[in-house]
Amino acid sequence: MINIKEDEKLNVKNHSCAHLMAQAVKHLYPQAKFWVGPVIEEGFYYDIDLGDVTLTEEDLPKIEKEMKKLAKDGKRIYREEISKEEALERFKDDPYKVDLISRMDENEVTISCYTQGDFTDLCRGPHVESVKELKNFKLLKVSGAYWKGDSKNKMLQRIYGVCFDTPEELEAHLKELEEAKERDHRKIGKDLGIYMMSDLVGRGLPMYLPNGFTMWNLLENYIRDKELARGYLHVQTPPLGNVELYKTSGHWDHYQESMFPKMEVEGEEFVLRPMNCPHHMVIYGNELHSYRDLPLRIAEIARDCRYEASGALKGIERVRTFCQNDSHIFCTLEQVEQEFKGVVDLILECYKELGIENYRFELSLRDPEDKVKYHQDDKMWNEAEDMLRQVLNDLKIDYVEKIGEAAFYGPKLDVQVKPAVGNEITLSTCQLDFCLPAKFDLNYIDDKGAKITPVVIHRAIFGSIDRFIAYYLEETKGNLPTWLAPTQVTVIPVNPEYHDEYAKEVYELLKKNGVRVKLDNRNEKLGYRLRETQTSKVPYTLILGDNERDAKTISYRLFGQKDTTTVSQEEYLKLLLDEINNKSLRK
RNA sequence: GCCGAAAUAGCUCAAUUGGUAGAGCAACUGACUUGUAAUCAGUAGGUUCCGGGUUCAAGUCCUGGUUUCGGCACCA
Repeated sequence: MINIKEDEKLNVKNHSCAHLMAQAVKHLYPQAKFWVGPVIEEGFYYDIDLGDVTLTEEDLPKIEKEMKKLAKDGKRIYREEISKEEALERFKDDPYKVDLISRMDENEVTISCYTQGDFTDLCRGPHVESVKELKNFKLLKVSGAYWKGDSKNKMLQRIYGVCFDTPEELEAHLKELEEAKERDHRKIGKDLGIYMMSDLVGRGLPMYLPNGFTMWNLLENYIRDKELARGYLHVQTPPLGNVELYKTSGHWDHYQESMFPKMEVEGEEFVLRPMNCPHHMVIYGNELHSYRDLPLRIAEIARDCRYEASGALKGIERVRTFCQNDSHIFCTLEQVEQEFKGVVDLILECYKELGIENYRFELSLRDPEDKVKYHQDDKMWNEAEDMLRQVLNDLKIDYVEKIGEAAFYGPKLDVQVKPAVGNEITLSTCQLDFCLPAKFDLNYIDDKGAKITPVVIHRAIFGSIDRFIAYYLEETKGNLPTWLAPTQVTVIPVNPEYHDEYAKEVYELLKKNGVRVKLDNRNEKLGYRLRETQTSKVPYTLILGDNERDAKTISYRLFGQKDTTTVSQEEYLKLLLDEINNKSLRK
């Protein structure tokens, strides 16, 4: 999908379109006050205060109609540069614009405004020359949005839209949006029987069905084997813990709001585990460690519970119970760089093997101004952040820096991906921690006999298995690689009456070789059974009739292809097992 | 949590200004005996999300709640 913000020409056009929309809104709702209307990746929006009026999507065509009328009228767009004083005077009726202007420094920015017909808006520009250039637009959705993005502030109304050069491009874009809905994991998850939700069980609490749990186990085994190969040690810890555990770690102070409320039993207070770090800290502290033990990589695939805000829940991407592919690496300060590199390397290895290509790295740093969240000393932060930059540069990895996004205990590297619909999500993460081990009084004995506090790296390759499944379903459009497909092969005898025996022979052969195979010998027409195996996206369909039975061969058809290939049983088995081993994505 | 919208058979969706809740697919039964994406016929399937109200009459209107969807905020 095209990134409108990064396309210079479309950027200007969309921003101009936001002004056109504002003008139309002002005509229809004279009481409207305007905040800002920036261009985003998917188009533009404008945040508006309409007083008592609340817009719904049914109002959008009305606004579009007014926009079309204004565009047809074809007013030129004029730029004016004005003083701060004059700006304040001109926009004195709009408190939001006054707020913007009063925070501008005249010596640093040129204050400008743009006028088209009867409408003037404060703006740095640039804009198209005339509103008549704005023809191929569509208003897409309306929603609430907090003023200045702060939930303590008033909620304004945000209208989203998009604008293109030609009707064809607009049409193509709208079609893409429709298609994105088709590969939403919530739809595919339902169609393929991956998971279900139930109001009776509770919102945000997914239950994995046989097909989904097949995938789940394979992914879990996959990542566990990768970890074992790199010297991780797996543990298992309980799904809840004493509140003291989280007070010790500091999580109680920082994240209490998104933890399920504590429960009291016999005078003790417990909380459902929102993360595994504190348990792993305690495991490390179970025995005395020598510097020779380090790095110590403790890993666990563990289900955690967080009280996510109801509005944040989304399929199995954002849930209230999720299974982290978690690990904590305890190491010396000198080993941090190497270990961090190792984690990034593991991420890249898995992504390459699983065919994941559309991702980007984000380096989350502290906001030095925020002394509440980041209270450790400056030196620690600066060194840690510089080290991470250094590693990323060494590995020649492109990344963007995010100020103020770091966890309270240290900077982190996240891998961001774009789901079919909605905002970017974090798939993998690697976080430095110079804080937690000291809180648990952890240490190791160095080569001179001194007690030293180790450094911890928190990391998750699959983030959560839940979220990974969501993402992978969308990436593959449910057309899973053979190694992950819940059913890998469907065997169809052309006529069950005559070919059932041979079909069973082939079925047993595959079964014996560990293939997840189904036999469809129902009394239905071949076309009917073929359609069903195709719509359920089974990678291989074997069609066995007179020819195959007599020659002891197999005719197979790959998902999504029309042609059939006939080979011997041995050849097919080899081909299939090779593909399963390779984990390759089917194209 | 906040702003808005939606909820009808297992699934996808109909139902005029308030006036007898329907269709396709799936399921079940039977017939058909099948060569590359839907064979035919029949049967069954509903507290129209839950509660309260208006009305002679509510899937439809009002009201409280639940869940889902689109955003915002949040995301260790």
